[in-house]
Amino acid sequence: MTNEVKESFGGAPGPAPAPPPPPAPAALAAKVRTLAPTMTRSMQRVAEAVADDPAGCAALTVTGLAELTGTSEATVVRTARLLGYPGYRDLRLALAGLAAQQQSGRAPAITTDIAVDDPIADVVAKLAYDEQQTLADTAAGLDTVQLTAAVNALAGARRTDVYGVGASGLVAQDLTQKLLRIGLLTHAHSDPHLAVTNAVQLRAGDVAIAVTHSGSTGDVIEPLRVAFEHGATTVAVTGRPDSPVTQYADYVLTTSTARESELRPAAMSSRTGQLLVVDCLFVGVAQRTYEAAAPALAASYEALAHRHRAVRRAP
Amino acid sequence: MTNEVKESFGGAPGPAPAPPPPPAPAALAAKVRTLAPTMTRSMQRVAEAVADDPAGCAALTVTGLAELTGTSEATVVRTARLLGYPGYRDLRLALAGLAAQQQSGRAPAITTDIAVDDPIADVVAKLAYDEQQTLADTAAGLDTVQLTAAVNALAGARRTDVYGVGASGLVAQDLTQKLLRIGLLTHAHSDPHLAVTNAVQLRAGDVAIAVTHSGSTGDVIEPLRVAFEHGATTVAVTGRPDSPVTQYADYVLTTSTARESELRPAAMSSRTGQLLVVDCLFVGVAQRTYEAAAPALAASYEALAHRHRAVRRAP
DNA sequence: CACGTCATGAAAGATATTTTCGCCCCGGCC
DNA sequence: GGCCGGGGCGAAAATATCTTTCATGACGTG
Repeated sequence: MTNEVKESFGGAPGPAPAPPPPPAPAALAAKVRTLAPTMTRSMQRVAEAVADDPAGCAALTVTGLAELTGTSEATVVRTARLLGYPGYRDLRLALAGLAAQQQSGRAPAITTDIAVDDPIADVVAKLAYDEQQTLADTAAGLDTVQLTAAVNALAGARRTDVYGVGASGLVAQDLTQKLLRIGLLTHAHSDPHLAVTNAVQLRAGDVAIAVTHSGSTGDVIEPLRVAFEHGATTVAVTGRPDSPVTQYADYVLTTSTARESELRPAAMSSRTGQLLVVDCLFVGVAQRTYEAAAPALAASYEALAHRHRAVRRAP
Repeated sequence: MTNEVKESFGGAPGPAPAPPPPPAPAALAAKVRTLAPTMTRSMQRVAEAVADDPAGCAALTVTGLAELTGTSEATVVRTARLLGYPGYRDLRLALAGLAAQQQSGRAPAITTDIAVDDPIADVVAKLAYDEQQTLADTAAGLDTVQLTAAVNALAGARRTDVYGVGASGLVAQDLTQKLLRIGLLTHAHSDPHLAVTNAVQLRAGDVAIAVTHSGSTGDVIEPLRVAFEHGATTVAVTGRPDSPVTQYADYVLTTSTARESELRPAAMSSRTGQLLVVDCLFVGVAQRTYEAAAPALAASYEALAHRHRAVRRAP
């Protein structure tokens, strides 16, 4: 049951009643000022209260607002009508919307750096904003040709090695976990010695992936070089497309670098972009090998199910 | 982002009438996704309608929404309650606010699921959009009170253990790496046996953190329970605030759940939110312990520099 | 197959909003 | 100065809307 305006004018009961000026969405303050002269004293008090603190008034019932302004419910409703709404209920709704708008309007300066004395809410907002930015930048900057090539290499690889140390090591492991799930023979290496030892085994048709933000992490470059020289297809996931690691990479996938600062170390922002790239690789491979990947994914869900306790509903 | 309920009545200004968590302001879509699993079928229909068209639903009464979704008024109210509002009236208000926000904001930019035959460029765009969404939702839904409490506990902890297996294990390691960098005695456990063995050592003043998307991973719950019973301060980072793991958690940090699908496993979307939470914890602690953290961070940079200058070799 | 549990909607009960109605203040007119 | 018409205004009735209770039936379990 929709809220019908139930005022039929004595004159012609027109077929289409009238789509009268739809209630003001946000131009409320203006309307209040415009109509103020037309209003009676009590109504002005109500209008003022409403324009003054939309959020607060939105939380009040007719009775509440009437008390607050020292008037009666009837007056409040009359004011709402004058402002162009069918009744108080709708004014209240508009009020809530207005409040939400002006609240979202004043962003907590999330563009600035994180400071030592930032309240935790700002920290959350800034970090989230930053990582979102990193994602957008990385997505925009990804070379789909290189990405496609890398995916194809992975999809047809006999085995795949992924190198990464430190924070990038976790990204390497993430990729490895995912690829293993869809049946690709993959191994992540964070021990430089073992990495090199294993890289020697690689040959044409195999794939080696190096994950390094700086692109100059020796521990990661070295195994990639070995793999490269042994004929494997090599991929670099780095934030620096001009860095040493790209010398030995057939394909380079560039991640965006958000600004970093004292409280926001490199590991934090680079990781987000790297993970996006890794996800793209995974999905790309899953698409290419769908016949095999789909059942494999389903199977891995199945296998995990029994390690999860039944989720209870509210006690 | 805190939406204060401000009821000021001329009458008795109660001492502290409502300390419970204020209703969500704009984090509604997030909440719907987070809580969807807990909902019954009918409630899900209501929640879906609400998340789908906030503006439209805001214009409906309880009865109207009940009819639209083919359910009853009672169910609609129950859903509103579950979403954290005192009743339908307040949900409606929030809905109006949300509608106003997204109208003033950018386009909804809804994306479809990733398909097997999507070109790689679409995959990149969709993944990036999805992860951005997850970040926004998680940030909006994070309880800053719990977060602050968790940060304080960490900052003063004698030692900290972090539990996580599978993809969440990587998140646990990420947090551990970061906290170690600023001098906190932290250890990540992915081996359930060792985790429990170590949890026994914890006592009051220590902190244990469990990272699990489902919240029902026994291998992670068990060590947290042990830590909890030994008096340690326990924190759960989970996408399911009603799951078993929260039984043993002093503080619960909820991550948002983006929709998942065959080609987009849970591990992918949950990880993004978890990492944001982890980053927030890290920065929070770094702020609190700035005196000690700043030099520690600088020192770790210094230590790494050596490994970057190295390797330089012509092919 | 019997039983308990739980989701669900119908209807009763409680609130909030809208309408009605008449008081009362104000100013003009006799 | 007193009488009369016109509104502004609020109290309370009337209505719409929201909330709670309760009985029912579906579903899964033992």
